[in-house]
Amino acid sequence: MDRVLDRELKKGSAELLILACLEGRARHGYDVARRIADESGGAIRFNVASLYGLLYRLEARGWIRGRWIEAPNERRRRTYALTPAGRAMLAEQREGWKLFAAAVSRIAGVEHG
Amino acid sequence: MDRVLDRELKKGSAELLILACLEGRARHGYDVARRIADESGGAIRFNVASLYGLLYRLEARGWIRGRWIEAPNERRRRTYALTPAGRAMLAEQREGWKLFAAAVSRIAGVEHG
DNA sequence: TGCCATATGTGGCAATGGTATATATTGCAT
DNA sequence: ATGCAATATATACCATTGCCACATATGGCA
Repeated sequence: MDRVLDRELKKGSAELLILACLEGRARHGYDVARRIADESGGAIRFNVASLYGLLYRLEARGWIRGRWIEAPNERRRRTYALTPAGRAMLAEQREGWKLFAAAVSRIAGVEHG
Repeated sequence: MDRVLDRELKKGSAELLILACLEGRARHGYDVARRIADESGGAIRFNVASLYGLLYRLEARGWIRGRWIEAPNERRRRTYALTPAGRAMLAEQREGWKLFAAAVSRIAGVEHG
């Protein structure tokens, strides 16, 4: 998953992955990056720098909302939570992904996928 | 499948779709575009102009080879066939797609996918 | 003390597929 | 016959995407 081509596969699915990551509860950027890498077994790994850019984009679109968490003796963090619009978008993107993945798998002749 | 976001999903999978389309036999650009749209039930649709660009790219990389077909009383066409390198790349991209699709579906919480 | 993982941020970049536009031919309907 | 849609290829420019290099700062551990 580290070839040039695979990099392109990520385009468009990054938002879905992040939104899905935030579905359960709010998380900060670094955590999202780590979770995506972990949950995918290392198959999908975003550059942290890319991650922040993505988060800003999602926030600008009103799908997530950031909040600074500053506790004493703790590193400052900005956690992001899904907004209602973000939840709707997540559902929409899930549906889109399902259709898309099924179509690609079918044409590519990949079983189940 | 006509939202802005879905457009981005296509990036990276276009090559796999085209290579898979040419696996059975050589086809010309317009035909490839039509087949992808048809086989996906209209879910995935490439702009013909994009398709030609993609074909040139694949040819430049040595994965497909174009050949002008000029028969009397027929429109001139350029058909593309997989090269051995293209066949190898198709196999590689299939594998990459399988891993990627499984990972995304898992994180996104989409069943089977 | 030094180093690494954590945590966020910015600026510039390469690659992708889209869009607009152009040209030409075939076939079909009016 | 005429006009229009579908077929078929081609090119130039464009918006968007995630990557990369780099910068800053803190917490934990040896």
